Amino acid sequence: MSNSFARPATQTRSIKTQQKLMDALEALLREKDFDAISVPDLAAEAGVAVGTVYRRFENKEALIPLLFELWTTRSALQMETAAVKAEEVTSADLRQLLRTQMRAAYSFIREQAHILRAVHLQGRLRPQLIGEDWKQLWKDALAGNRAFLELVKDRIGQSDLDRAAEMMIYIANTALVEKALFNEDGPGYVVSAEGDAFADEIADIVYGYLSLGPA
Amino acid sequence: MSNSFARPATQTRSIKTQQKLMDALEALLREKDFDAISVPDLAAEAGVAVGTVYRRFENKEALIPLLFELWTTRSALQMETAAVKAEEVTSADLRQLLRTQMRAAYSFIREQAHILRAVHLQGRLRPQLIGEDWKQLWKDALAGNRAFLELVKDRIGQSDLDRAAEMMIYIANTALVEKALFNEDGPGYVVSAEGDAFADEIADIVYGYLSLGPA
Amino acid sequence: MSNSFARPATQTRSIKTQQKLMDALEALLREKDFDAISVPDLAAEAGVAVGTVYRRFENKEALIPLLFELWTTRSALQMETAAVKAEEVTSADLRQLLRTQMRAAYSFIREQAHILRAVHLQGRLRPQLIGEDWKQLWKDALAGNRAFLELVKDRIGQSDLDRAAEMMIYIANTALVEKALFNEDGPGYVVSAEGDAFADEIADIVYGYLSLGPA
Amino acid sequence: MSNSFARPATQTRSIKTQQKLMDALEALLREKDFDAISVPDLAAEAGVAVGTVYRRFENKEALIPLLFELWTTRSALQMETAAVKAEEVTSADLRQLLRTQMRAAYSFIREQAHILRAVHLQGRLRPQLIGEDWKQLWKDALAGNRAFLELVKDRIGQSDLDRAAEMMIYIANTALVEKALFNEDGPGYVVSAEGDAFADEIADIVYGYLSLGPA
DNA sequence: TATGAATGAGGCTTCATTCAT
DNA sequence: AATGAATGAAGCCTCATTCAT
Repeated sequence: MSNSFARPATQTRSIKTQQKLMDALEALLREKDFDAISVPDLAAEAGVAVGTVYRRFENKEALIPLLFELWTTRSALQMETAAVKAEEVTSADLRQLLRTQMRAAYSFIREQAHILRAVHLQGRLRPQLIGEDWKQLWKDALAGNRAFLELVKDRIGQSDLDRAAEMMIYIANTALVEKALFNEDGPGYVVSAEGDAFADEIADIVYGYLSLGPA
Repeated sequence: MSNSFARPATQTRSIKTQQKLMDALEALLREKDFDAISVPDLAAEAGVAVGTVYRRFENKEALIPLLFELWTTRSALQMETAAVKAEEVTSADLRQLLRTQMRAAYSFIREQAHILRAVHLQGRLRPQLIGEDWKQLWKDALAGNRAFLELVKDRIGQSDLDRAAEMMIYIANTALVEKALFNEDGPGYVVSAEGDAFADEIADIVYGYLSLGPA
Repeated sequence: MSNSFARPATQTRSIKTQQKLMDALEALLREKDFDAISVPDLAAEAGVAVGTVYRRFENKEALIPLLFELWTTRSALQMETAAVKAEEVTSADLRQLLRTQMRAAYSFIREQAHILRAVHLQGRLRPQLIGEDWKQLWKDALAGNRAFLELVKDRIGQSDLDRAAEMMIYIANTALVEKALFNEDGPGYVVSAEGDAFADEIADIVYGYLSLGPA
Repeated sequence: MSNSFARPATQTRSIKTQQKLMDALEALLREKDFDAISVPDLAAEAGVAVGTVYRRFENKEALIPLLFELWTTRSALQMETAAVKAEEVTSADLRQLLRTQMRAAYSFIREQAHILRAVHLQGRLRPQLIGEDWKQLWKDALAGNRAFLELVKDRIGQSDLDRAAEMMIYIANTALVEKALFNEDGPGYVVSAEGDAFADEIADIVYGYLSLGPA
């Protein structure tokens, strides 16, 4: 379990309190950065006392693994929901299929941006806190993608499907996340396309990559 | 000028002090996050008193624009150095050319990772502090890339060169930066390729994208 | 309420702490100026931690309205205590009555000099902090004095009783306060009379003023 | 000499610098409190370097005796200017004469309020710094007033002229100064009369006091 | 002599965490 | 178990004063 710093919540009341705290945290993350949220802030938002937070969590950092868990759970659900069935893959146009997938992924990421932003930043700032759950998530994503590539291998140029699966998730994720999280006004890599058009561009990039033959 | 919060340093001694402080900051950024560096930390590393920091900089935040400037300057220099001459473009193999470029870019980013990490994080956390210099950097990069595409337009599938130039910088940057800054142990999008091999993969992705014809 | 900057103290313990802090402040004000009292000073005197001060008071300035309140409360109590009954006024010698009153007032002011000194100085230095309570105090004092003049109007020369009431409080207060607060060693308007003799002099001045006919 | 902390300024240039600093101080005192004026502030206003201030004055406190001196000098000049000649006293109406005097005094105090405010506050806060010059000023004032009373002794009720002289200066000064320095918006003893009308009221009070016979 | 950069003690304040109620 | 008052280390910053140039 990644939430090794959360105290066991056995009683019904404890579980409710823990839920209230996570809900409060999520609400506050829509407004400000994790580090800018103080424990009193959190307690107030959740409607409990400061001491109660420490009865549930060893310290403030212990919330981070739970955020990761939240993200992991929602991602897994999303992956499941968005998975295409084998028969659809066979019949569909590959480029179009990728676009549909990418739109869904982008939409999901934008909805969960507040969580992902925290996970992103804190994952970088406090790598020791994040547990290993995300590795499983990554493996699942990779496996799903690998299976997908298997279904379309005759229609693509890449021959090393493992490497291609890895690369295409990497490229799509970094591109989508950057845009969804930060590309509104901050500095960085400006791109004019927005929304579905942006997702389509990324899909095309993946499509171009898959189409590529050996060097 | 982006360093509007730095106090003017006219005397030789001031300039030396300011340099000592920036050097100290850069050294500390190799170890820890900007927010984890206290003003006493910085003063100690630079070998000056706390008050001296405040004689040079209005407050701690005033260092951030200078970090941006540092990054901007170094980037501009790198772009100039790495620019390919027109005659080389004409004669070279496009895919190979992209690989060479991407390797240079990746190498540069890895060397400057400590600065870029701070610029990245603080740019997101305090967008109001970063000035507009990066926009010029972006425009220059875009213009250079656009000129490059013009030279090779007969060899690629994309017809909207403006959009393609924008997209290829975006994708290459997000991919390279993510790997260079965070992909060592943190969570995220693992990719097995390392070093030049990784840069080559990204170059291929760009190549694939450029090769692509209309949907 | 003027203590709008004091945090609400609901629990018994909070109230005790707040009382300890106010007592400590009052004790320290007997030794030094408000601005010379640091928050650590105050905390040490009260026997609490620095952070505790900030749990009770928004910041150091928030103590000033409470000082005003203290002064206001004590003044009101004193005014009530010292008020002369109508029948006493009628029968008494006016000049003697004024002396008795002035002695009581001077004695009170000397006892509360440490508070009044802070209120005086800070009221000048930070007028925005003092609330409006003192206006009520002033109105009450004026009304009481006006009523007193009404009772003795046949025995005095002044005909505009409103103006006379205002003026006599003003003159008595500035004179008594100056002497009580500062006239021990500082520069200023030396006066040889001390204690009751001084109060009697001021009473005589008021008496002389009241006796005066039109110019 | 009261300015025992000021370094001797023998050279012409030094004297000019000292004058520039005093002028700058006076200018700044029109805007803010002495304690709110920093040495860099002062140096900037005077157009000299910080170090130069310390070449002229041992420390910041050393300015205070000079402020006293300024006040003393100007007061003495004012007293001289405003002194009434013996023949005028004899012929004039006493009440009217007092009014004229009080108007002049009040007007002077209001013009010099910025200096007097500093002298007042700092005299209270740092009594050890103020030297003894003011005592001479006081003696002169007292002597002048005593001489005046001598001239009108047949027209007043008071028999102890020494005491009366002392008291009338005290009462007039505290009343006028309080109004001139602080009575605009701060807390305190509100009085509706303004300007000359206020000065006249104070003159009347003094007149009433002088008219008074023994208790 | 003048300059202004450098110093560092000390002030105010925050907030993660502890603990008495 | 819940509460919220109390704690105190640690951060940011100011400014009177010193001292190298």
